[in-house]
Amino acid sequence: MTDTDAPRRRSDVTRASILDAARARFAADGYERATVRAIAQDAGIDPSMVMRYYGSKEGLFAAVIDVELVLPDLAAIPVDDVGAVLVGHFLDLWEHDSVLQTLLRVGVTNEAGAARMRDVFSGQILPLAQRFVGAGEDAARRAALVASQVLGMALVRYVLRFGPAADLTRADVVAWLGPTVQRYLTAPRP
Amino acid sequence: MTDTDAPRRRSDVTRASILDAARARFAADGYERATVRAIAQDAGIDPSMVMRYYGSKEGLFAAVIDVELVLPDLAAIPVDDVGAVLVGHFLDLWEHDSVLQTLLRVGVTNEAGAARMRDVFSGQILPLAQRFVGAGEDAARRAALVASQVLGMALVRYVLRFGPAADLTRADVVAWLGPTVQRYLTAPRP
DNA sequence: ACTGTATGCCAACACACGTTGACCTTCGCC
DNA sequence: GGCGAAGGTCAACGTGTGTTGGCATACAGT
Repeated sequence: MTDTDAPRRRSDVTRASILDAARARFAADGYERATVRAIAQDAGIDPSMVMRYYGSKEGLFAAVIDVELVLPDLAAIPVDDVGAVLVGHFLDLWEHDSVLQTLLRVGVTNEAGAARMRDVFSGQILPLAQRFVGAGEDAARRAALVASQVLGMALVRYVLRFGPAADLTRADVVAWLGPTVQRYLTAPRP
Repeated sequence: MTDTDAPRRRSDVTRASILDAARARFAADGYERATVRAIAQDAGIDPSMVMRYYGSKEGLFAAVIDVELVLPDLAAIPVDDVGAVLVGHFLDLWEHDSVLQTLLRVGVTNEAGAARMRDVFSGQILPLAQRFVGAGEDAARRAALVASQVLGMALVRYVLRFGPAADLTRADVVAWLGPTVQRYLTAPRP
């Protein structure tokens, strides 16, 4: 969605290196502390190039978070495994793609980031919840509960870096959080 | 720990109003966006007073987060109710005290905030987990799991403001999260 | 080969920030 | 009642920020 396959313009490699550097900086430092100058230096070009290609710092940030996050078709998964599989998929996402780290770090102080985060979870988790309880308030509640546990683990593990949370193996996380997510999605309303 | 009971100096009221304004700004905007100038304006004084009384912006922030967060004696609670009671206590804390919001907003991009957050949870949740499984790695893991769920709910409910999470009643949150926390603390290792 | 356009760098702007020091004003005390 | 200190204001400094316009260079089309 962000780029085409074959570079048509000579500058596409520069555009991409800016975007890469921006991804890393926003993910590591958040919106305010990630400066245009630092991003430009990482990309090996002049700060003014950032403005030329992305208009403004805000425009650059918009480009960074404008990516599709697609969870593999969860519709095909056995009902009893949904919790564990979902947790596993999100672990993959956090570890192999910086966009969620970016959204978490930025969304906490930046409304645009928060809004995008809401969109991502509405698009990914809500439909899943609706599979079990149908559309409606109850599905939204369950999706929010799942989001709270998944994002909370990401927070303590990848952002705040609580030692014990960071030390958990992937299997540990799935074994502990899987049942929680499973319950939020499928248990009868308390 | 932060202040005495009776104001001895004439300036104590000013000191306090600066601290109040700082609490609100840091909690709402995070460290970078909360400017000394804005805090001073909220407190109705000159920015230089902030420097006189707290030395620097960093010193002011240190004063803001230097508060004791005491959970009522959880040792006296029936073992089966620990999850629900703990969730309830944390809800109270989040809603009647801004320091946790501050720590969450700041800890995401500021190492001092993250460190303080780790300390708070080590001091509050770790001892609780040790009640059930004794000191050791397993207790730390369980405390981290509890932290992930409690902080995750705070994140989506008070910071990112996901609609469905913010709309949950207090009873809903306790009913859903209570069993999760209970399980993280007391269930046998998976 | 010439020309126009895309690509890039450089220097500078305007602004907001944290911080400082000089200057008033008000209070408490001998 | 004068005097020293505490409380408070004001204007300014230095720095880093996002952003802009002008200028050099490399490329592509004819």
